Amino acid sequence: MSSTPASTKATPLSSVKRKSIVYVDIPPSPLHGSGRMFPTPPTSTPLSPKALFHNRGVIVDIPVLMKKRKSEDSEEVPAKKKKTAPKLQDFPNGSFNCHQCGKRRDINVELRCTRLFPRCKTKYCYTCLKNRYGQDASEVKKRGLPMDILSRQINFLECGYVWKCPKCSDTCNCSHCRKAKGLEPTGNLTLVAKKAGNSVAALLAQNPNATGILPGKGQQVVPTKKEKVPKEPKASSSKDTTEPKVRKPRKKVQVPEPTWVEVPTDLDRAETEDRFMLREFVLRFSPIMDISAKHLEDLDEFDTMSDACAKALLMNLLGLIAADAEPHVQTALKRTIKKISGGGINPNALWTNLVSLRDQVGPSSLSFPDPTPATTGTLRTRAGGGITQSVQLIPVFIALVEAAIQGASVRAEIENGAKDMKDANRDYFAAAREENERWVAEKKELTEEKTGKEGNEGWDADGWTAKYKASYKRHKTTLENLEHANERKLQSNAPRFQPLGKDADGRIYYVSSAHTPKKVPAADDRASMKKWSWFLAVWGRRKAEDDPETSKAGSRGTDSAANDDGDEGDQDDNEARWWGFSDPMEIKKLAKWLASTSIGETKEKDGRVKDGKEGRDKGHAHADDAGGDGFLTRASSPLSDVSDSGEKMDMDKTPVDIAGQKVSNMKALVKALNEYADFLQWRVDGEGKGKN
DNA sequence: GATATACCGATGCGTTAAGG
DNA sequence: CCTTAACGCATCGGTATATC
Repeated sequence: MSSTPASTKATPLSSVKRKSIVYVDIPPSPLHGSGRMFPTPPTSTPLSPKALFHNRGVIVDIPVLMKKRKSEDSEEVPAKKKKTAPKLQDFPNGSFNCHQCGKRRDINVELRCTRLFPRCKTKYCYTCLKNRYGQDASEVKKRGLPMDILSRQINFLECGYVWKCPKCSDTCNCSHCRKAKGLEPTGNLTLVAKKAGNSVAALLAQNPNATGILPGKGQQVVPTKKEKVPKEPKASSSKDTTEPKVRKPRKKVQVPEPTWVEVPTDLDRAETEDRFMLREFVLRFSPIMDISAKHLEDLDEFDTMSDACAKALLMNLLGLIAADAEPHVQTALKRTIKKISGGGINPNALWTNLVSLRDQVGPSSLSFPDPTPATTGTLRTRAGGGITQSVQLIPVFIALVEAAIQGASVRAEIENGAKDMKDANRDYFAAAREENERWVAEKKELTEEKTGKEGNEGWDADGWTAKYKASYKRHKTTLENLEHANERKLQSNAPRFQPLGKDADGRIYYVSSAHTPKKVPAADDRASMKKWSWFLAVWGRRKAEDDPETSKAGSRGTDSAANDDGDEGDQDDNEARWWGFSDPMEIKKLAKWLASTSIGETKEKDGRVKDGKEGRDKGHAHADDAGGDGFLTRASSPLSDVSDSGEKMDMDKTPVDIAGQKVSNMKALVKALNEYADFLQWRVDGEGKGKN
């Protein structure tokens, strides 16, 4: 343990006193305790409310606690007991550590910062807020959520209030924050503040260097009466008899479940995958197609498709097929493209042209299915029948995509993409290295500036710290911009589309690659989850499937507070559907939750996990992926690979291997989710432009 | 692997109120 | 009124854990 200077120097009076103190473990009865007796709770004393936090964590409403007298102790308590910090079990409601005082407090007196960007997790206890900042935490909670926040930021719902902590406001006066700013800790300024009828923060506002009583600094308050005479230390010190300390195991943090928000869509998994595939194809091969930015953005919305977009898409797909088709097919295709180009945007007219084309070239040269039936309107769709909505043509477009990827043009573009990706990666690493070198030099310069002038008369410590922080932030922002720009480049050249992965409960995670948007959608626009490239989509049941292999993790989620929204009849309601996460912070929360519910359990269930490289991030294709078979197709859909990743393990693998692979896959998914959250945040922030 | 943060026990000194 | 007991507030330093 620490051998503080205080422990080695001559023991002062209070130390002697403390060492002779007999501590009694009092049961949590309202009639017995270690506090003092207040027959009628005095209103003048500032201590009584604070008694709520002490008495070894036992919360007592009225301090009717009997003061222990020496005579009583000598009779009742034969053994000495050291005073210890409140234990976890002393907080049945849960507990937290106050950023200001560092003490464990009951969760009921917690006020946590709700700042999102960057996410702040700092918590303060009511007492510290009152004493140090003059803030009334219960008032903050009473205020609740402003309506605009309520409607847009679902993650505030968890707290039920909005509050920016002193740390985020740069007004924190705790010892750590003061020292971080190069200032002395304030010491016990609360006493001074109370006498002045003020808060510590108010005192510091008047005098930033104001300090109170500091521990270990000797007599700091002039005694009002007579001098205290230090007594001789007693012969036996409690230190002499202390046994080797056994550190108690750290608290296991309960990871909160993210908020599951249903995506407002009627599309099933296959239909959505079609839309993902179509969008990814168009985005990937836009360099050899003629698709406007407007139409690229239209493709974000999976439930609809504008007629103009459908027309442009059809002409481009036919053009791609024509480029590598046999002469007679090519002629027919070109004629059809011309007819479509000169015609209107009516989807029924598009379909009529396609049927006519198929009749000309024959199904062996070009085949596609009939459109899907209309979801609205009364027309029953048959080949050549009525098409009321362009969205009905999606299966036709998918068939045309499959035809297009057989062509030499698309394959050449894939090869080009592979080369581009390698170049992009090389450029990225070179730029990142250059930036890191630049930062090392700048850091050195700043440090030298400090060591040269620190302690001098006119040295501005605060100014230097601010300068250092600003430089560091610039460095991090530059690196972040480089990384995300490269990520976008890699995505845009990825030869195939595949989901991020699958979790232990069978849910499949999808994200779209991103094109440069004209305008970042507003938060509520993204939260509405109509634009699929602006959120993480998850297909599956919210709760675990009945599979005993996976039910454990999911059922825990079911019991969590986050799920406690009174949705009865969940058994029937637990169908697979689309869930969406549009808030990067919620995605991070999801990743953390997945890591806690799946990885740990797999380890426990399947045995020790072997060391080894983590599974590769499936969501981010790398240069060495390029040159593969081509774009996603039904037959070669990597979805099947993902879906079966848990079950299709090699038969000759040992349970440990399988456990290792499962954990590895989960780690890869968690990593990919965190990376996507960062990337999405970067896009939302205007791709680094909005940062300082 | 380095750094930051969380957590915890030890310690100093002032305040409060019961009891002699 | 003085002494004593029991806190209350705050810092420090070490270690575990999380994050970069």
